[in-house]
Amino acid sequence: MEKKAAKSSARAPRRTRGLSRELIIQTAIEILDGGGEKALTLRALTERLSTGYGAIYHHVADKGDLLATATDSVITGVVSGPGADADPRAALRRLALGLFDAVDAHPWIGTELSRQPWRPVLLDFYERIGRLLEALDVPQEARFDAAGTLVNYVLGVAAQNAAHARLRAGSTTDRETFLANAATQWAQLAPRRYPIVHAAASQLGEHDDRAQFLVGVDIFLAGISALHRQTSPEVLE
Amino acid sequence: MEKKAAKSSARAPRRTRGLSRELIIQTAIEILDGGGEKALTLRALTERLSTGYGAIYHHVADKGDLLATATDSVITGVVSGPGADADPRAALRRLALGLFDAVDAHPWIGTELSRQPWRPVLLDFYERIGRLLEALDVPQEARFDAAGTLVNYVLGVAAQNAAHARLRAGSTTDRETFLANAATQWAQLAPRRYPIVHAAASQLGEHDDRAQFLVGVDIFLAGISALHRQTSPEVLE
DNA sequence: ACCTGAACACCGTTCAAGT
DNA sequence: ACCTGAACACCGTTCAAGT
Repeated sequence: MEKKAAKSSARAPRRTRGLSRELIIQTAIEILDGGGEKALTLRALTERLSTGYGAIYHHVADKGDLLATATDSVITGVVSGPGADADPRAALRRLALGLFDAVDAHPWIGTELSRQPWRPVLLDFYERIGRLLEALDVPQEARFDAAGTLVNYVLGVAAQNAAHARLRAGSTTDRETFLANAATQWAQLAPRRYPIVHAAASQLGEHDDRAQFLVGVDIFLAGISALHRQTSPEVLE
Repeated sequence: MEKKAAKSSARAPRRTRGLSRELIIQTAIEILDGGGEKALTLRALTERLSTGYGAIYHHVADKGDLLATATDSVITGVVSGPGADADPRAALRRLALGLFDAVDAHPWIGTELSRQPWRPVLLDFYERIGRLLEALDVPQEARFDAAGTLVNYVLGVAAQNAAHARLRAGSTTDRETFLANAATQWAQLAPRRYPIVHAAASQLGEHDDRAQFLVGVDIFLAGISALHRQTSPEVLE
């Protein structure tokens, strides 16, 4: 209640009258990065831009539009990222990792991508994956399903990362103690009923989300090659 | 708006005074199944149960607790589903498919599972997957990552299904016309820029979510065998 | 054309008061 | 112990009124 009075005298908004859709979206991204999805309210946005609601709704349809466009803005940089690798496998890993890192830097896009998985930006993503699968000689009929599988996996990880970020933002505990808590909690599970999870608890300490994500990508890549190999009957063992 | 007046006279609530946590959660599930996540408001719940807010908050911590417990209630039936198959692969497919079908029947759990992927019910899920991977001779070190990969994939699909259901609930168009619209939209994309997606448009008509999901599971299973077969990882970067 | 901000129609949640 | 429902503190969104 008292925080807005202080800022109006402290640093006057230089922007004289130039409100634009681009400025609104960039400001929304700043708020989202700073305080998470919960922090982006129309009220916070009007204060930050020192304007009224109508001004925002004049450039943006509604909050959904705002969230979607902000996500597009972040993702675009990833999809149109570095050029083609020599090895399609390496390119696929790089592409997936680019999205992973983007979600890691802006966890809120994980939620948004899961909410609207048919956005045009993801079409670009599909397209690039499809081409790389083509380069890997995945037959045309299987390409669509294979690309979808990989996208679903990436989006699943993205949503989980967003959930973890949300959880960590809620409590004051940092990442290390959070993992430690989970580990002790898992270790306390009945070993008879949860032998696997119980055994995994010890690994949780040195757990690396990014590395695990890459392992998953490699599993799918290996599976896709196997799938493609099946078309011509060829026994391997 | 007019539907609540009819029912109060049609069938009087037999429950004289027996409000319980279980009844609240089951009623919440009914509302969620009937009208989606948007339909579950505390107000709707009090009306349906013909009670006050305090009564509900006496049995349930908050709305998050309600949503989480409702999801648990639905998932529990899936995880403790049919017994062990002879073939671990078949068992894994069955387990994954069980979750897929549960999300298909109750799309709102897809959102909730993505929001809270560390729920105890998912630990049971992890445990069963881990044991089946063990049966498939996946080495102990790789088991944790492999199980995580599969869960992430399944959750990714779950979130997407929930998103699609939400989209379909919003508009009046049914599934067929929705797919047809998407197909024509994809077909209109510039073939030069989107050759893969453009080509995939024709396949969209006969698209089967459930079948595609299973293809993904099979890709994963094939990848697991390949992973397990190669003891030394390949060099990259 | 672009902006302002009071007002509206909702939320989830609380809490003094009842039985 | 269990329930009631007015009231509170928020939301996103609208819209008559200003420039």
